[in-house]
Amino acid sequence: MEGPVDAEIVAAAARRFAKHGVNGTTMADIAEDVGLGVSSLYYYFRNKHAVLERIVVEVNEAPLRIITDVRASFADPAEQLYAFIVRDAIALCEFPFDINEIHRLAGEDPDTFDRYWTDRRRLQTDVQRVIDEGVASQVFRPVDSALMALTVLANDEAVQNWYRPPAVRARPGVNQSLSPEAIGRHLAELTLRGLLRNPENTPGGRLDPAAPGGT
Amino acid sequence: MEGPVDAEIVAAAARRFAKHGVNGTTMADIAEDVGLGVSSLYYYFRNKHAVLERIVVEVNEAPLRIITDVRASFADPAEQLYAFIVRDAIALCEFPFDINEIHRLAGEDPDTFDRYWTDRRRLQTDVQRVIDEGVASQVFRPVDSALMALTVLANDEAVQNWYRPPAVRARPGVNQSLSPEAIGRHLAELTLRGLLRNPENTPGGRLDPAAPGGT
DNA sequence: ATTATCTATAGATCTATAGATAATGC
DNA sequence: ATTATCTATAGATCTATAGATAATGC
Repeated sequence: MEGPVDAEIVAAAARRFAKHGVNGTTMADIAEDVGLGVSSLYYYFRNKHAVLERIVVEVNEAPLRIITDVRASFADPAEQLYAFIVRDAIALCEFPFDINEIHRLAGEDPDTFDRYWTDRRRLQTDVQRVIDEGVASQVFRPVDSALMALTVLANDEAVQNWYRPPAVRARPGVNQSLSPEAIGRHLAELTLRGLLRNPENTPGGRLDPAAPGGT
Repeated sequence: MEGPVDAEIVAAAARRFAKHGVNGTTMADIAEDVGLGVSSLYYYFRNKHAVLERIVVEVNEAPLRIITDVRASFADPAEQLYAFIVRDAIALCEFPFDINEIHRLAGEDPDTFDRYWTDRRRLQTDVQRVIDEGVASQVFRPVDSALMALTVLANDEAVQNWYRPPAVRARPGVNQSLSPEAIGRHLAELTLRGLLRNPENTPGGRLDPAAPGGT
């Protein structure tokens, strides 16, 4: 039931929502971006909220895929966490929408966004499990793993606050020259050093066992 | 020129803006909260944007006060940074508004929010200076101090994303029992351990040299 | 007299629908 | 015949103003 026009509408809406917020975006704005009349949007979506719902459902997909992938790819919890942080930060930098507004909207209306919170909880417990394993194997120092998981996720999302897609990035005080990967590695190194019993063991390189160093 | 009613309006608007976004808040919402008719608000503020401007100006005040204070209170960059992170995170938890939306709005309209960006740059360079001093004195490992300063500020702000004021906090997946101070100390310890040459030297306690352990 | 509030409303804007029209595929 | 788009517009909502009215302090 998902055609190419659906996807275009969702993409345009996501960009607009990120830039001007959901309530700051009109159906006319979205229609203009896709090159349709306003009423044509209602052929694909029942209303504006339905567009938002489709976006929200997709938000957790990337991080969930990443955590599953790194847990399968690496044996060492430190390498798992390092790769997760870098790749999650990169994914968030490239997100077309503002994840904090999504949080807020999903929090306003937990029933409609039920699926969002289910996914979110799974993401959190998956990250927590990595940390628990690291603590159990004495690789990480003892920490509150639930709090630590929240912190990891929140810090990844924080990167998005000052690294924005090009259109918005031309903003005072934002360093334009940094790549998402450089930022992600910086954050991952800081976190791992903060967590490891022996910070010298901070993993350096691989994000993916097959294709190292990859974007 | 600032009376008590002004302040009430700003406070009500800030709470509403945080919960529903600026565009999701009407003058009628604000008026109801302060117990006035809608048109009375226009006696105090030219328009809705003027209310927002007053809020935005105040956003950087708390962090700037904190960074200035900790730099005056401690000699050791590690202690300065530790105290800053904890106190900044606490301050942000208690912020009535969503700092990320403020960022977005200030980025949309850099001319009107000129003052915001000036303050923001000063905050960033102040934090950066603390890190530079730590690196110079070999207490911290060598890092990109500009990137590190951005990371510290962003991570403090990230705490706000999942720790929200009570009304909004009743949200799935959010641990209600954590105090802002506990969260701040967790984040500060993680950051300092990640940054120190010798993580064993992570400062533990004092947020303020006069009144230790303070909120 | 001045300060603060109210009622009433104009004007703008936005969502969503009804119903006509054009394009597409059989 | 079906799928996709358009025009036109009703109805809701929101900002901001005009101008009346009430409260306050001299």
